[in-house]
Amino acid sequence: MTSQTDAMLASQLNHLMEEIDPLCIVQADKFMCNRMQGDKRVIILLDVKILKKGSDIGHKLGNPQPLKADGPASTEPSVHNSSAAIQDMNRPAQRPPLNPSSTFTSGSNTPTPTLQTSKSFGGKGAPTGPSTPGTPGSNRVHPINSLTPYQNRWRIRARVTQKSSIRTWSNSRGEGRLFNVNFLDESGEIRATGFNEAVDKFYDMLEVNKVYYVSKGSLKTANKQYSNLKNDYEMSLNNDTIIEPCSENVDLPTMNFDFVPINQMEKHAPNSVIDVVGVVKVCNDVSTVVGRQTQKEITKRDLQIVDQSGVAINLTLWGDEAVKFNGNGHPVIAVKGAKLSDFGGRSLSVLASSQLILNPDVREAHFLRGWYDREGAAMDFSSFRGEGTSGSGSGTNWKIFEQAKRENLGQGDKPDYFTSKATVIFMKKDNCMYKACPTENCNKKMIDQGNGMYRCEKCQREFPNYKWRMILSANLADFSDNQWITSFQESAEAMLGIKADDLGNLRESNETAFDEVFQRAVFKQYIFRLRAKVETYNEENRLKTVCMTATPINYVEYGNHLVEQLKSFIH
DNA sequence: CCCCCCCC
Repeated sequence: MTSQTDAMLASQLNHLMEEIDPLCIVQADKFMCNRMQGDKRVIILLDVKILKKGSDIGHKLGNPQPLKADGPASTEPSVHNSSAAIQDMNRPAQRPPLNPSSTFTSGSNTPTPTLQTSKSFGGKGAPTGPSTPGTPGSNRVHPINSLTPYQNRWRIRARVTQKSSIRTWSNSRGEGRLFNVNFLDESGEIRATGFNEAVDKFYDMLEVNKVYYVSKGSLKTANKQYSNLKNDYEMSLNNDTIIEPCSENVDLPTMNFDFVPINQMEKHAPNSVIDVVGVVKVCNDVSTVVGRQTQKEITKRDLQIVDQSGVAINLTLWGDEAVKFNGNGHPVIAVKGAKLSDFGGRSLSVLASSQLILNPDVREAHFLRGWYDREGAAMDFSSFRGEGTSGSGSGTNWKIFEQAKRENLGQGDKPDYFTSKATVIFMKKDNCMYKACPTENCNKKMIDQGNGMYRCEKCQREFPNYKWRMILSANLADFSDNQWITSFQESAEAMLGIKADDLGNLRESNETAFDEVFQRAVFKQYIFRLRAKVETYNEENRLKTVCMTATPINYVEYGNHLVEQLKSFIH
């Protein structure tokens, strides 16, 4: 007789979703069986081998009946291993060496540590951990990567690798306090958040690098936007949660990185969170900027970091971390949870939630140290947007105009930058230039005093001379749509093929020649770097698209971009 | 239940 029951893939097996088709035959090498309400059982598959595709089988095997609860069903979920795995676990007390290649994964090609070889996770017949009060009937330790929202009878033993400060929030849904910690064991990691009372209960108790037993947290789907921890779930620490320090000496990893090589940064979406390790090639002095929203002054420090991929990327440190940072001697820097942005092609920013470690004791860092001292220091590095090629590098945020509109670029708080290949179809030559204050960096339009003098209200001065500045409205078109843009000095000069001063002189002296400049400039194609942002004029919101640069098309580069796009369609 | 992390 054949039976049937429900099973779920553990989230770390999500990649199998496409391979497992209806009617396919699998071998469950490791699984947990949970009893849900009533007698319903759900198997969570932790390790599965696909033996035969369903498409090759084409029919059900036998006449399966729903599995009935038989015998004294355990209310405890437990991890089951295939016989092979159990034999493995019963070998004389052994523990896998925590070799760097399994503890510190680099990219996705390195195998992650598996559970079978670790005695920490008691399967059937495996040694169990010490009994812990507060977890009635269970002294089992569950691997973090087996946690799901679908069953809450678990207990993990994990190291705190990171703890945030206590933050407060206040919004329309309420206010409160919270903190975050990251837990790590051999199987994986999970982010946990303690709200309000949990802050009082657990904040002081949880210390970075110490090991704890945790049970009865609630699990929910993680928002990947804010963390790159390898877990589809996050934990909330609540009133029922039990956390106890683990007094035994356990050999849990202390760090877990998933480093993205610098030349791979453009494969990751802007605003995602990633781990990076590199050598500090350039350590700039601290500087201050004024926050656009807060109008407050913020201290920052820009680093340029490099790795053996031959690419350099900017990494920005903020506040105290920026002030205290010492970049002497080109240290290796590792950041867990840095924010990737598309500024300058790609750049990185250290967040409050990031973990920043100088000269970490991990394989990649030792490798980088040796590499840099041997050859890296003398190498030339490319950056995401090389000098002079403004906007056509591989990290560019390419959009067609239809797409820029469809994606509502510029509607957010921050401007959106994008790059398009387009044709100039119209330029407004009226009011395209003005007489500006000659003071350096003051481009204020001056008032003609009618007596040969011009007045700048900003500088509160009169001048006999002026400089020509351009503010050019143009309509661009690509195959999908058209777009009005505003182009200032340099980009307008590039589009018109003439310096503003020369054009201004033409306007005053030779109107025909002036008109011809515009006639010649129309229907030319460029790579445009554009900045879209909603701005408010007279209480009216208008989307303004400013042209940052207009660059003649480098057809080799543009062709490569198209090839890359085509490749992405094939996937 | 947060999720702001700043500037070019």
